[in-house]
Amino acid sequence: MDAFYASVELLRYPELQGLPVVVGGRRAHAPTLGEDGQRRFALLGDYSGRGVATTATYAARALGVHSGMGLMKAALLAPQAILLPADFEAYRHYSRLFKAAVRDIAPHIEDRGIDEIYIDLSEVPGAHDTVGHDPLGGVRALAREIKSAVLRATGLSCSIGVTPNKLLSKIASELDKPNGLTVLAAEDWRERIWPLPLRRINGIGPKAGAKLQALGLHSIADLAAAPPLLLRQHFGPSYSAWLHEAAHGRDERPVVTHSEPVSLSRETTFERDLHAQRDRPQLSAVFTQLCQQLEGDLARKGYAGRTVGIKLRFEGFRTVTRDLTLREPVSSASQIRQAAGQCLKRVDLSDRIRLLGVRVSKLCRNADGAAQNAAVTAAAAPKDAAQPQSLPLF
DNA sequence: TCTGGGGTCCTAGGACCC
DNA sequence: TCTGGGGTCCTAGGACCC
Repeated sequence: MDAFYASVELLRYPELQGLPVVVGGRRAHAPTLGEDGQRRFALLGDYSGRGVATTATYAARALGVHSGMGLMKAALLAPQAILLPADFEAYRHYSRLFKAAVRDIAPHIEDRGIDEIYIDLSEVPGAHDTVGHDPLGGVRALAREIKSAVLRATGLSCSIGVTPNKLLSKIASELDKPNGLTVLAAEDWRERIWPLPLRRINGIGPKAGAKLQALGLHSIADLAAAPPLLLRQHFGPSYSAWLHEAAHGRDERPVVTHSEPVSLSRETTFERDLHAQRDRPQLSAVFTQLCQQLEGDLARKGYAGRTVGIKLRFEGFRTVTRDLTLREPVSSASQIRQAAGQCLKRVDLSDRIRLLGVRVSKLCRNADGAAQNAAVTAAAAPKDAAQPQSLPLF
């Protein structure tokens, strides 16, 4: 989907069409209705805090604002841009709508988060048709049909890349954004893909990108021509082999239509760094709240988990995790809080804390977990009673 | 101007077992 | 008395993605 969160906001506030709009930050700057009945929007230039831009409209991108950028930095680049808080409820709604619209045409789809999917067109009727002299006319027509179905269902545009595999399709989908359609045949993808910077490959991030750059490799063509031995010397055996395959456009991964979650987590960044002792009441309250949110998430999705973990980010961005695997899966806030409290004891809390998170993993469906949980709760009860003395910090 | 929140996967060391 | 080989599970950290 094109600039998904921002585009959903434009459906709600059509008067912002064409303006630089940034989505991010917290609730506080939601638009208000003035006495004249006119909506009042917050300006990016007035923002202060630790938020990042989750999405920017193309007008805002033209000013240099990109997703992931700190809002304080974005405010310097585009002070007059409109700032809207993220409304995930709304985005999930439109996500369901667009996926349902695609599924009606091509049922074989893989979820890649809220605004992205892979579609296997190979078994969709008409996919292999030749139209006129275009051997890819069939898939081209299908892609157009999908785009218009998505537009009808949501009022939103998307960009599609059609190629022989997921790796190439992901790159191709971004070649003609927004509202793009790029179809690449097996014979001629190199022409379009090889000149691109190697960071466009999904799986080459900031670290690997910088390392490859330092080796004098900039484009995907450079990477394709790099001696495998050179790659092996700087990356692990499996990553270097993958780099080589990716640069040659080879990718055998299937479109996976169903997957079970591996972990569920909740975390929060504080507006100011907190100290374990001085800010103990606040930390303790947030800690409990995260566990309660997790309990809700687990219950809604029907899971329990055997491993409970915490994440702390300190001033200076140093991040630490601890986890604890239990004999039986847990799902209640009090059980999670108890185990997470054990993890917390293993962390040196002298530095100030920027972020606190709680995670549950080694998930199992709750159907059989539910009965066990009753027993675990009963067994854990005496320990809970002893908790106040054994929890020295928060 | 410091850098959100929710995820997945990989690596590597150590414990423990046969 | 200086030390095999294979397997699984747990833990911590890090890269990467949306």
